[in-house]
Amino acid sequence: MLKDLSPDERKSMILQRINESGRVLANAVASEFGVSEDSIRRDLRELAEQGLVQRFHGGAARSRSGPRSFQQRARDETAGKKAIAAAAAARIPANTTMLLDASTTVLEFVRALPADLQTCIITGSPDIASAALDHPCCEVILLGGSLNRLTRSAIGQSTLAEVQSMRVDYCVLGACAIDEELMLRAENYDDARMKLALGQACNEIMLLTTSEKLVKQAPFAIGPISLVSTLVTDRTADRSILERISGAGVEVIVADDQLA
Amino acid sequence: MLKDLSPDERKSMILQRINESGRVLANAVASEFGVSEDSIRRDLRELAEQGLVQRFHGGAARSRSGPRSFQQRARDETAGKKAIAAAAAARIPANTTMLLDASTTVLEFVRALPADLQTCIITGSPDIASAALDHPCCEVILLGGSLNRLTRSAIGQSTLAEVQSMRVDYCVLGACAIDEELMLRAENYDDARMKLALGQACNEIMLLTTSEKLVKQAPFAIGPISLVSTLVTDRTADRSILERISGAGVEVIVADDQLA
DNA sequence: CCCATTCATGCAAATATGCGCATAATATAT
DNA sequence: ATATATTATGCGCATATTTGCATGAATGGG
Repeated sequence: MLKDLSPDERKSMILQRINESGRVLANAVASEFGVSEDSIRRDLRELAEQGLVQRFHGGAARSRSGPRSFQQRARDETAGKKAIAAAAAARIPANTTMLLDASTTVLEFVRALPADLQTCIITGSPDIASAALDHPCCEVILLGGSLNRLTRSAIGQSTLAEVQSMRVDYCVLGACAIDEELMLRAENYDDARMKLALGQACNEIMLLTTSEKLVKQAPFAIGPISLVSTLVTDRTADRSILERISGAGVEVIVADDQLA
Repeated sequence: MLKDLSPDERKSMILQRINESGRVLANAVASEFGVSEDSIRRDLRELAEQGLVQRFHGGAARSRSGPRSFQQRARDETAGKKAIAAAAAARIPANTTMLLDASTTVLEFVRALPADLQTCIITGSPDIASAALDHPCCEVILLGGSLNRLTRSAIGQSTLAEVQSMRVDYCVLGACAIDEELMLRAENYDDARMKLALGQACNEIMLLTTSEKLVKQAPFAIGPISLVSTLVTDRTADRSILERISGAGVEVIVADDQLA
């Protein structure tokens, strides 16, 4: 029997055990650490709230395939994202060519495109390309290059050059932060460069962003919000910031997640 | 008999079985998991309520509703594919650069790569690229170009040119038919061109193919089987054809799906 | 048309869980 | 160092979940 560990140490040991052997039983762990099952249950509850394990009656198991795959994470918090995606998808006319940024909101956007809409999608994200291929009428063009693990998309120098040689109708950006001075920002240098290149290669930029990104700082500037033609966000967004953005000449669309 | 699984684990295992083999019988599953048929029926009822399976008298089958996405289809009939994939993955040394063809067997191959294996994967398939990104130590390079709906990968002229400028260690091909004269063949002209280019860009070709493809006709020739260094297939393959292939100087590996 | 399975529902037993609360342990402030 | 605030723990009890069995209805084959 192991003894006198701090709650956090105990929790991380439990997590380690779950990740190693796949699953643990609450009563076994309780007797092993010399604490009551209640404490173990509390630990498991907290681990489950952080999405690190999956509870079941009697214990807990490794949450689906350790660190959840992107496809699974992409299904998180879809209420707001789906509403934004649906509102944006409804505004795309037929026979449009679009450059798509890599983000989970844009992924939802592709899934929300009407099945009979004829479009051409250009993207450096394999996840988005795969989703686009599931649509019957999409032509899909993949941007090549080395994939970045954070954005899960091609954002290197060669990809950038490829994008810079293009000129298309629409560009759909996601995952941008907007700071106090209404400047678009990104978490990653290459990502910022790529988003800027995507924006410059098109006539109209549509920006999809959940409200939590609306006033947020991020290291790398992309450009002023006025680059964007249309901003689509959800209804929990702060009214005053939306008015300032609207004042900068941006069409602002608030998606209603009730209708989703 | 599998033992003492939590209800949720049991349900997801049942769902997996249904998706892989198409259908299950309630009584068989019950005895396999060591629980009463009532519990299995309850599981099937819940899976059916979520639309994940379709029940029939005595068991349940894969739900045919809606067009299943590629990711889902890729999980069909995985018994043989998983075995082939595992056998092939075990033969890849560390720090290898590989060109990967687009096929569901190759997708399983990527999933079967050991988590700690350092590799560089080059592919024109977004599905395979996405799976490779879920591995911690893979560098992934995407081949750009227009995507073909049948192969779900980039196989156009520009992609071809890009591949022809490469020279790497391994190339992993899938979904080739082999005809009576031991000629590799493909269903699609561009696909055949691409497979040939992939093969010419590497030092060793590994071909993964389920036994049903072993003596089969297809319109477009790729080249003689002797191009291939290693063929991995499953144990239902016909012995005589394997001996002929082996006689052509190809290392033949028969994966045992029992061990999978 | 009959019969053997299979299915849904209700029920009871075993077990697991959540919550409140008192107490113990730890951290923080004075 | 002492007092106080914060947190962690264990126990009891009401509740929830899971499971297997019994009963009657439904299904499908011969």
